[in-house]
Amino acid sequence: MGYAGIITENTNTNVDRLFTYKIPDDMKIKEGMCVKIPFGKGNKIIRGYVAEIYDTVNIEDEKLKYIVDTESGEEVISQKRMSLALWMKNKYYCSLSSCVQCMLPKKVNEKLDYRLSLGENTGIKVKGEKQKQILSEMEGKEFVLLSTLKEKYGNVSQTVESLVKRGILVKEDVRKYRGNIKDIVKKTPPVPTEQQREVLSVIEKAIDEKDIKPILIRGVTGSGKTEVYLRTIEKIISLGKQAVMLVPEISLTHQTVERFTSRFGERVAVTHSGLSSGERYDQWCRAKKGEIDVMIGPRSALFTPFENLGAVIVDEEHEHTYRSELTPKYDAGEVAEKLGEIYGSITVLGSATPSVSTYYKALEGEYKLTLLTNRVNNTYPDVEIVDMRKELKAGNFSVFSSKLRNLTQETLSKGKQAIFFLNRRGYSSFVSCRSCGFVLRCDRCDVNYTYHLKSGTLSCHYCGRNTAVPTLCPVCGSKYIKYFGIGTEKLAEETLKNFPGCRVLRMDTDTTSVKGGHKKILDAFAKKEADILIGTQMISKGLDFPDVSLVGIVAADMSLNGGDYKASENTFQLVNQVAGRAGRAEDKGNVVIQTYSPDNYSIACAAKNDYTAFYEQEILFRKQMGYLPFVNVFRVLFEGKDQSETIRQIRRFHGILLHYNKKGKFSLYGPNPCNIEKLNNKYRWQIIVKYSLEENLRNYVLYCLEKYKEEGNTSTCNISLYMNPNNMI
DNA sequence: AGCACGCCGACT
DNA sequence: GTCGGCGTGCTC
Repeated sequence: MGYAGIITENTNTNVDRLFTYKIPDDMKIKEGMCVKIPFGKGNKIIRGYVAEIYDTVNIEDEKLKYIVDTESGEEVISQKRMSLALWMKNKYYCSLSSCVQCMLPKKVNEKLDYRLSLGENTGIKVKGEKQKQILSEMEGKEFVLLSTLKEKYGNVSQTVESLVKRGILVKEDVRKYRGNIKDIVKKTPPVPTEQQREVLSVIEKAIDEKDIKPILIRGVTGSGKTEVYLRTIEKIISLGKQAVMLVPEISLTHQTVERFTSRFGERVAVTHSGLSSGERYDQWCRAKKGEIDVMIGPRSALFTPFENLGAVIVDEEHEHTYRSELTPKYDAGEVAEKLGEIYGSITVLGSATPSVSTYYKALEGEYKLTLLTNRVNNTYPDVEIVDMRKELKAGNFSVFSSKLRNLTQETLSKGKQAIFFLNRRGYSSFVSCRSCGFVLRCDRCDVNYTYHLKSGTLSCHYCGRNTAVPTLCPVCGSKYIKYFGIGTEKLAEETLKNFPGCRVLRMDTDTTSVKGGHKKILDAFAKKEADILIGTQMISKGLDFPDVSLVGIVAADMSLNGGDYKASENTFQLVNQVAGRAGRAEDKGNVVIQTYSPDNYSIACAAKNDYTAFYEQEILFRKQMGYLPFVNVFRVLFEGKDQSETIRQIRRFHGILLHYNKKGKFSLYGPNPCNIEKLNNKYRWQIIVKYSLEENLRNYVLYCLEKYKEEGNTSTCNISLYMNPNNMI
């Protein structure tokens, strides 16, 4: 008799361990198989995944139950992927079940649907009343779903079939329609430039020598990173291996996909959030069967079941979307590196503006650094920084500087287009003096104060300090202390007011929440149905409009004052990217950066397109202030319905943290209320723990958390953990 | 998370 | 006497 160690599906973290089951003699069980098992007192049949198989176990036999059935004869998750799941559980302190689940496509229990459109024989007369009804439904529509007809008229399958038979209607499988890549046009690849060849030789050498040290390509926009990726993948395929190409969802445009399909044809598959679970499942199966060699997609594409993985490429490496905010809270770059260890695959990271931590690793020799410094078509727009303090002094209280106003008018009169970028991230604004530009900040943390709505005070969420909003500027004594906060909506209004008759499109979360809203706005702008596009981050990357000759960054400081240690990095990356939207064709283009802090290095360096200068400044700041890559920040968040109980619980946990930190090795901050103390009727308090080594920091906090759970009632609070969080909302 | 066990107050 | 309240504790 054999035994199996099984991961139970959809169970609580309290039961997040392997459970041993007996394998019936007539059942063939392999590691990685999905099985059905009786669980708990009620012997409820749940799904489980076989992680280990043993010959003997030292548990009393009467305690053990039998596996009742197998889900399919085959393993759904390979041993290598299973080991990845175990690693993820430890690294991202989440349940095994959730790790396994993110590697498997969602169950496909959706019904097949068909899209019906008019066929060639539309002219033919019909007899029956039902058929007439159906045809009248088709009027003026490109297609109608069979399911919609069924909802309206009951089961009309027979009627539809007869119409299809006579060529009046055409029936198409919806899944096939949406999943397929159409019109594959093979193109001759361009000859690589000298620099591209150099980078490629580094990558090829790594592949040949099975050197899995990640390779960072720092390549300015338009320097031809994609061509390097394509040739890397070509090499991988020629070795009989597969590759994963990660892109931020937002840059997953038709053009990107086309470049890959034109090179690799049907051996490429694409995943993105627009696919149905059925389509996802199909692609997962295709990869498992070995029908494809390349998967392009957002971070989840990492879990494509390629068993001969040769490379993972992470484009726009610095993008925050590579970090999952849902359980498991994995980092795609880290997982790619781990896959390299497991499969011997190489990891290639690419960005024009690498994250400071990544670049640090590259300089320290932990990653290999390669550079692409020349643009393929040598243009960079004219960038000008406008000091908005001077505009104020000159009596201009508008959101538009005279420079931006003039250039906009010029652009409009030439029939060209403009983009206005206004970043409004986060919930709370920052507070600054409109006369001298001074931003109120906490001197203990060197982090900007954020305005706390509830108490009406300025608060630093790193150390918890609270102060009143001063009535006069502490630097220049002016009374022009204002909450800085103009959103895209107001900007659109102002634009219409200032440039009468111009056509404005606004693109932000509010205007794109409708399905396909994204594409609609961009298509309209591409068709020149509008003169000015106003938007948030979502217009900062990937867009390529030849007629855009002006980019206005309305308030470059906005992300600078978000109360986040990554503020400078984010600002640099954003400004640099947005500037790259101008002058993509022959026209050189203009960029106007409006700011209250023109001397800030992240803005100045972005304007000059100087990454190195920015990095050198930023790394000093990080070292001085104790942030990544030198110090890791662990956030422990307590959420509870009752305020005093939440505070009581987090204080109890804080006591345990103190107890096991006798030598003061770990720096503790808090407990403090979060930036938004009450959210969804829950009170939120947090403790920040800092330490240089990530693993020790995690072990310390998790150990204390275990002790906390052992010692008392914990059910009143929900606890969340974040290693180096992207935000502290 | 479920689900059962278990030990106290209100009802037939 | 018994029905059911939800506190506690376990799940191979």
